Amino acid sequence: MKKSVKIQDVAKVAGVSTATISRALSNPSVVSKATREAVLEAVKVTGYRVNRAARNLRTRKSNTILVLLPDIGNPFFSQILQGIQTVLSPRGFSMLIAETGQISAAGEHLIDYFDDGRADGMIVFDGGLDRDVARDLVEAPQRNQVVFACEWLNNADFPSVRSANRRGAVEAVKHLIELGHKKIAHIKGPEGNVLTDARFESYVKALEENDIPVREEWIFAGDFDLNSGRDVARKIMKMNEKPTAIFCASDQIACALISEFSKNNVKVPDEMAVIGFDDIELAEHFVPALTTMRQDRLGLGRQAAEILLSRMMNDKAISDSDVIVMDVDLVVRESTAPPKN
Amino acid sequence: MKKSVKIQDVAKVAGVSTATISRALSNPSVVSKATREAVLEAVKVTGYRVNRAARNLRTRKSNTILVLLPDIGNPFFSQILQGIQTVLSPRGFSMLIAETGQISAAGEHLIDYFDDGRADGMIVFDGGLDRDVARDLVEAPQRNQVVFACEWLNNADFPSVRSANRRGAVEAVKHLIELGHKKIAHIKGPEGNVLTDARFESYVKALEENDIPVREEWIFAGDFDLNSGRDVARKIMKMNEKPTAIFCASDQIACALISEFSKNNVKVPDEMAVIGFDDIELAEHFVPALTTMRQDRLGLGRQAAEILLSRMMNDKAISDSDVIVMDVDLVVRESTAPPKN
DNA sequence: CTGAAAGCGCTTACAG
DNA sequence: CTGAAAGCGCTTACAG
Repeated sequence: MKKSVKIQDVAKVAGVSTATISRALSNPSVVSKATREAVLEAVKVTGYRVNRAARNLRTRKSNTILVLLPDIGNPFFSQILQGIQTVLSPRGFSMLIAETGQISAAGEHLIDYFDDGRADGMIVFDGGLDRDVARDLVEAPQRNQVVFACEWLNNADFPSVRSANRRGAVEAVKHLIELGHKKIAHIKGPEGNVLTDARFESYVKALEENDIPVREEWIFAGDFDLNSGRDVARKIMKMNEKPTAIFCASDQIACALISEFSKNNVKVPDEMAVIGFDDIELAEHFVPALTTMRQDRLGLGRQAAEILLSRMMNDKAISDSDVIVMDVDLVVRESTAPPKN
Repeated sequence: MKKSVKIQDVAKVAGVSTATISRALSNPSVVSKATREAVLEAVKVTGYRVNRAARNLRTRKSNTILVLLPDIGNPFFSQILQGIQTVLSPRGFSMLIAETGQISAAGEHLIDYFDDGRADGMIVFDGGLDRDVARDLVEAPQRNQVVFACEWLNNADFPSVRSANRRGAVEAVKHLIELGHKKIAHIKGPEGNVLTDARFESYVKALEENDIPVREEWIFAGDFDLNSGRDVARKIMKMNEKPTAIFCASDQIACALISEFSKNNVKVPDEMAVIGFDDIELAEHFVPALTTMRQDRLGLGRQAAEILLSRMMNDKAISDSDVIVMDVDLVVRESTAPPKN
């Protein structure tokens, strides 16, 4: 077993200096063809691999991107991560994953990842970031190496990639209106979340634009998770005057809502039309198949990584912060239908 | 803005040597109380953070664990990752995520992560690892820093954490038998997968133990994904002699299967009982709620991380490789019932 | 309990 | 196009 080959060993085999080995590996065009080939051969023979810690120390780079998630356990992020990895991996960057809660639990701050050289850049999926965790990030010299995705920070203009939440929510509600619904409820996402607000406000807007009064009792506090769907279903079933359609802030809410309705023999879509948001993998296979607004999660991850990398390369100025809004598509399936008077 | 504080700066402020700073930080008990406090104060004042690359280079450790997934986009892994992170984070380890396909696409090998110092240990979730990607891993000096999880390698006894796939599959089939079913089909996972084999063999075993003949035509090739469920549903509906119950190798298969049945008015569970495997989040909220074998994904991730870390600390011998089998629970919900007539 | 000094394995001006 | 040499920022025997 070869024991930790170092650049010295390769230099000896190739008969050149370590400087040349280094150049041949990281900037091949700068050495002669003959040398390059000799070096590559020596690398192969010895099984040499550049020691990352040494390189990182010397270059002051980590070639690592931190991906900060509000909740690693949420399957919503799986495809997003894949999109990110798709971009990062071929460019030689590694993906480090962390959870907001764990950073604050450890008494750390996001900026520490820059300060101690663990990451060169970060993609943040948490717009509800603890003030303390985000401390100093806005004024930091590395603020150009930060991109928000899905969610965003309200009082700081970091570049960000997000879905067309407002247009999507308006379209979702309009879809219900066009089917003939006038009694349309909304189940919100978690309190204080930027997506919750964007989608809720758009729900209100869509109703108002169509001269449909907004009724407080049909606006339900929620969460993006499954449980809130079930809970709201129970509340609705107890109401005297029920809505005929429901716009849910997420597919998970919608699925759990429908599930509870089904258990209690409330027919979806006939007695109650339901539309979600996200188009999670299972939406298509749910019973009934879920009508929803599709978010391109793979593309979102890819875009976020792309924009981060390009910012890191170009070292763009702070001012021109990009906001990329990803298209969103209405996918009509089985969970929506006209109201049955 | 403080520009990259280094240990020298802290030493100056605290009025001690850099050696003492280093000790006070990584081995506090070895310095006097007074010094320790002075150092901590100086650290706070300066905002010092240990440069990871320098520390890693010096200690020849990365404090990073590679998590290798066959497919990052598969939501099945979300909670597992969370379980891993739960253990890693408080112990100061970072989690690096990679995908098997991307490693081989880059012409890399797993062992490279050790050789170039990117990782101190790894948790591998892919038992179908490319021979080339896994090359040299079995004989490597670092083989003690490798743990397999969920899946495992057949010809190498790495420590591994897995669910009780065989017992679980037997129980799942027995559940159907106890309900009175005799015509029981099986939809397999992907060809060549160790879980596929374990669950399939147990299906056969359970049938044989109960003197129920195994019928080739009711054994379907599949995949753990949604599509195979839909495809098999179509095949079954065309059969003259249909099974009355189906054991699916995954919940995703089961959901898509039921979905397709529902669309075609085949009633689950009355005309067709369906049991899955995994207990994904949505199983409970599916319509009908899915009967399944629950895998403790959070616990699995936690265990894998735990056992890896303890091996790394104790530097256990190669021979005593652990296999931890995690309990699995039958969760009876709405998708299974006795056969009608 | 503490300090001076070596060295981890690279990369990169600098000089030729 | 190539080499000699400095230095990235730590940690850790060694000595006291």
